[in-house]
Amino acid sequence: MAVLRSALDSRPNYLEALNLEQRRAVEHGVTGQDAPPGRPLLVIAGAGSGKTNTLAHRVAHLIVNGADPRRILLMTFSRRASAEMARRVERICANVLGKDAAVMTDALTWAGTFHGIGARLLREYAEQIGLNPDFTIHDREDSADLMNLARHQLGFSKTESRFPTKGTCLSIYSRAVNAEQPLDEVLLRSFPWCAAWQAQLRELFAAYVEAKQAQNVLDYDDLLLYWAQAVSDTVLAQDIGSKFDHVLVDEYQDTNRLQSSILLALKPEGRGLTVVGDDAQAIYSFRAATVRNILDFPSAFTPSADIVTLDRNYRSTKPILAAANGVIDLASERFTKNLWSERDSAERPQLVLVRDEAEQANYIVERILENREGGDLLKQQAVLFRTSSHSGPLEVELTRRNIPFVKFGGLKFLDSAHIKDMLAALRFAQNPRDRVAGFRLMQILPGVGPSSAQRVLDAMAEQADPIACLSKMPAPPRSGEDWQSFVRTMHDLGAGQAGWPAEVGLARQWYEPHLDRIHEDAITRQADLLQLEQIASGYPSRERFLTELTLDPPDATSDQAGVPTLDEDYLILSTIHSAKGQEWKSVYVLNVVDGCIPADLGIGTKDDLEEERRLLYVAMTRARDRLHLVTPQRFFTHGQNPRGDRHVYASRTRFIPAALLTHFQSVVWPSVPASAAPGRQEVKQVRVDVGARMRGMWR
DNA sequence: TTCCCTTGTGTTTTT
DNA sequence: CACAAGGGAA
Repeated sequence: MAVLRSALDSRPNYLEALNLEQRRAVEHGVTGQDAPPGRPLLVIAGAGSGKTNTLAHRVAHLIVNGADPRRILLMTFSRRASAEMARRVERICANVLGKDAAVMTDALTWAGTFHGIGARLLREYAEQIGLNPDFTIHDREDSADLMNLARHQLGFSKTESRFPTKGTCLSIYSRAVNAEQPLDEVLLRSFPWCAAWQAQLRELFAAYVEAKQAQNVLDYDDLLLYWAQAVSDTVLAQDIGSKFDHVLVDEYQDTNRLQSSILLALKPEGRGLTVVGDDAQAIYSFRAATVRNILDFPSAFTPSADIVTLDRNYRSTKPILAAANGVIDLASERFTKNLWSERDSAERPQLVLVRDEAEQANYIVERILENREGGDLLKQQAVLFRTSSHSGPLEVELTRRNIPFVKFGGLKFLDSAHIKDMLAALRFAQNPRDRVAGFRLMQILPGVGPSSAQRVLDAMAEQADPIACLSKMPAPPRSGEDWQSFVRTMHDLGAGQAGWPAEVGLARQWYEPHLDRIHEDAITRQADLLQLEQIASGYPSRERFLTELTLDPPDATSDQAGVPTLDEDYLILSTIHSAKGQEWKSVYVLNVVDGCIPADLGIGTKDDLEEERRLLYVAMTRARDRLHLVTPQRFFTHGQNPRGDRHVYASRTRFIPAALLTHFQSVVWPSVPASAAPGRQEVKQVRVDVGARMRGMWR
């Protein structure tokens, strides 16, 4: 610590750039060198109020004042956010401590998501809670598949009236777990159309839980649930809690009951506890997140936690903020104050009326190119939308015009069948009791269907050494040589002879012939497999690879093969959910119409509707300088031939009623009146476009 | 038992 | 359109 002390004397005052409130948040409870952690702190941080920066400064300030970075637990909403936080902490520390900073911040080892930290702690404490530390983790699809297996086994797929689908069953189960709510209440409040199945669902969930345990797999919810169960034991709670002097949680408005109970069990007195959030940006209640966590936080302690509010917005111009405030002002319940900004601008946000989604795409492309001419990189512009599929027509247009883009949210690299097949092979090698992996793999083989796979897996489940059992099993009829090569590959992978990451190549060699047989477009898919191999080589072991890929899947897809390299310029497309915490110079929001925002599925209850309103608020507050809300008048309906004309008319979102229109500049696009501009059909009648030919001569 | 084809239904957002 | 479930041929 001597290094630190001498550095302190000559430190640049890194706190000076902060405003008074930010500074209070940073310095709260930090009384000096090696002082004990202070009282609990709640920071209410509005959009663009420098929240990330403030939290990073707080962490840096703790470290500079002698806190041991290995004993700081920093929980963020996503891995991306935690990487960004670590980067900023390091930069601040580097200013103060010079070269030694890297050593300190590399030691910030307990930074990650609740789920990621949970997985790590559970492996460490596995023996003490009767868990096999070699567990593998199911993502949502795997969990749904396992739920489906149980659903079939119990005969619920053949009921008179239709039983809820696997996905719905999993959602119900997940909500009960995460909200810490009994099943009947969950059904009544969130899934009323499934209430009649309560008894069967209970039976199904019991079977699902047993299956997970027999197979040594955990789902996402288990990472929190087991952690919460572990710390409900006072001895374990003390043990785990005492590993950390400081616990900081970002995006606290989007945590659920289970997460808050973990937090309170770790730090019952609240010493060293800091949570940061903004109730106006709560958008994850579908995942059982509850704003009560923020509201109840202060009074969970005696004396109650201190509160600091950051309401100065540094991001957006005044007109943008005025419009966003106008939207959120209409919320039925508000706890935080409106934001204010000092960034003047004459430009109001634009509310753009276009004919349909094709025109919407044209409008956006035109504005984006115009901005780029004006010096804004594509990367400084983003297109946001409620639902991943909303960007479809735009993606087509961007591809046609050769504008590179990266899309966040929606379908993932990992969701494609061939990638899941490969991962199943690796996961089955890691954990041969994982039936979802085995079931999937075996059915890849020709001549092997559900019942053969089931029979083999049943036999394997009985044995102490499942892989040895697999080798001895008679091959299912008509599977022939393919069965032998499967068994051999699994045996070799399980024995770990090839080593990591070479064994990914081994799995690929086994899989490629099947890929060619199953998929028409095997060539493009092969490129993905190579990319997966590339990704795998970045991880130290199979276990780490599987765990981290499941908890933090690469979240972007793009029009090019693979994600563009960092120095390239590309446009950002993102769901509003995935845009959380980010900002861009120009923001375009698609489909700001009733039925999209709010989604027509999201207007069931009043609470659902309020969340949709906050969603629009989050989208609007991402913009720094320019904001465009686009409203197509009509939408072509799906499920008709490409030339079909069936469409529905949409109207402006109910979240921007007439009274708020003064905050916007209303634009009709294209701007030329219909009578003066040639319509599409008239263009066809122009025989020779002389002007275009003349221009073409000089290109 | 597997596999392919038909018919009917529901359908966001993510760790 | 994408998925679940059932029918029928190999």
